[in-house]
Amino acid sequence: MPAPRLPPVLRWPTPRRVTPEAQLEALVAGSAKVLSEKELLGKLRLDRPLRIKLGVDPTAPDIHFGHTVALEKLRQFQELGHQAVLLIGDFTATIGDPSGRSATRPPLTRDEVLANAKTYTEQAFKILDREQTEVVYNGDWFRKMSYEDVLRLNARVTLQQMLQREDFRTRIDSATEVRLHELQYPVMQGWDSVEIKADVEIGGTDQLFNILVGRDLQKEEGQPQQVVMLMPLLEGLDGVKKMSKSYDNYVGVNDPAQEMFGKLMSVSDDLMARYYQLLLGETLDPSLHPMEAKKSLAQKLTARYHDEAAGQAARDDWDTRFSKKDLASSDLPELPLTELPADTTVLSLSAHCFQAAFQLKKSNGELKKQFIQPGSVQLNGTKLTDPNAPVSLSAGDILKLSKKHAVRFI
RNA sequence: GGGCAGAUACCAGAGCGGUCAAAUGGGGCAGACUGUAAAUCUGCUGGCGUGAGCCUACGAAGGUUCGAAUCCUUCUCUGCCCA
Repeated sequence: MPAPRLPPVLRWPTPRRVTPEAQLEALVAGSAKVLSEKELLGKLRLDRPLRIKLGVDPTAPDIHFGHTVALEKLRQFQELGHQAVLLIGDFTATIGDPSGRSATRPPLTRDEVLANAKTYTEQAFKILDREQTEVVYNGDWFRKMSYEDVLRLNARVTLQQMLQREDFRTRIDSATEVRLHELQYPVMQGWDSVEIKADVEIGGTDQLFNILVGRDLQKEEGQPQQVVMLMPLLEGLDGVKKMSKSYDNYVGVNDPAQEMFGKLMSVSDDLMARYYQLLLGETLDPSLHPMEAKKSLAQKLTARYHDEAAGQAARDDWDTRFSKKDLASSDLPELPLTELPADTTVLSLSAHCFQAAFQLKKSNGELKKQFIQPGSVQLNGTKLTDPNAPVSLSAGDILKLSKKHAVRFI
C-alpha cells in the first residue's frame, strides 16, 4: 500500500526549480556529516539530476525505523528531482558488513538473501517513489568477476588503510577474530559506487570508511568522486544500542499499527527527541507534556506507515486501554472459548493465551514465578495467584496476562 | 609447523574434587510507583514437580574417583608468541 502522505515526485527538469543553494540547505539538514558541502553544492549546480546511491544489505527480511532514516534522505533527493539508485547488496550480504560489528556475521545463503531483498524493496517503497527509483543488484557485476579482477581491485587498497578502521582495530585489540573476507567488504562497496557512477552516497555514520573507499576507487577509474553523506545512527528502543533486529529493539515498518504505537510509547524522553528529529524531521516542542509529545510522535509515525485512520485508532485505543485503564473497551486479541484446553487452570489457561494470542512460549516455571505469583494474571481485574485453581470463563471475559498482554474471550 | 594461554548460563566473569543449577555485575522478565518515560524498591532469570526430589547443563568424546565445572587423555575451536 503506497503511503498516502507522499506528494508526487518532481520530474527533471523540475517545473518549479529549487536553487542549488536552497537544495543544499534542505539536504544537509538532519545529516550527521557531509563531505563536503562545498563539493555537494558544486554537483547541485551541474544542472542535471544527480545519481544518489543508497546501498542496503538484505540480511533481514524486514526494514525497521533505523533503515528509514537514510531512505527518507534519499526520498528527499528524489523530491528535488534527483535519481535515486537503490543498491541491493545481494552479493555483499553473503559476506556481511563488518561495520560496527564486534564479531563476524553469520553467512546467509543466496536464497535467503533474494527472499529478503524482495520484501525489503517492497517496504522501501513505502518511502521511496517506486517509479523514480533505479534498483540494482551488485551480484550483477560481482558474480562476473574473475579472481584476477578481484586481485587487481585489491591491489588498490592497502592493509594499513583497512586496519585504520576502528571496528577492525577494536576487534584485534580485544582478541576477537577478524576473517580475511571481511576485509573485502569495503572494497566491494566502493566498487559498487564505480559501477553506479554515484554522485552522492548516503549511509549511516558507521559507513564513513566504506564510502570513502568508493571515492578512492572512483578516482582511480577516472570518475568524479562521490559526495559522502552520513546520516546519524538511530538508537533502538532501549535508547543505547543501535536499532537492530538482532538486539530486538526495533520498530518494523510492517509492524501492526497498535504494536508500532505501543513500541514508540515505551521510548525514553531523550530518545523521543531523537526520534522526532530523525524520523519525522521535526523538532520536539519543549512546551508539550512529554507524554503528549510522545503520543503525537507515535500517532504521526503510525499514520505514516499505515494511514491517518489507523494512527488515530491506535491512539484512541491507547487512551482507553492505558490512560483510562479501561480494558473492557479496548481492542484486544480475541480467543474463542471453544479452543481452550480441557482442564482450564490458571496455569494452563495463561500458557494457552500467551501461545495463541501472542505466539509466546512460556514455561510453566516462568508462568508461575513471573506472572501468576506476583499477580500479573488477572481475570476481569481479579488477581489469579493460584496456578492450579480451576477457571470457568464466559464470553466477554478479559484475561490480563501482563501489563502489555491481555486477551478477550468470545 | 612449534611453544604458551584459554573455552563456564543471554553477555562479562568467579569457581579449580563434594556444601555448584554454579558467586558477582550487566542485561532481560514480572510486580510496586508512574506518563507502558526516567529514577527507585522487590522478586524471578535451565526444564518438570505443590513438595521432597528428579532430569539436563560449565567446548566435544573418553577415563580416574564413592563423587568432576574442577584431575588425566585425545579431539575441536580461539587468542598470543616464535617460525
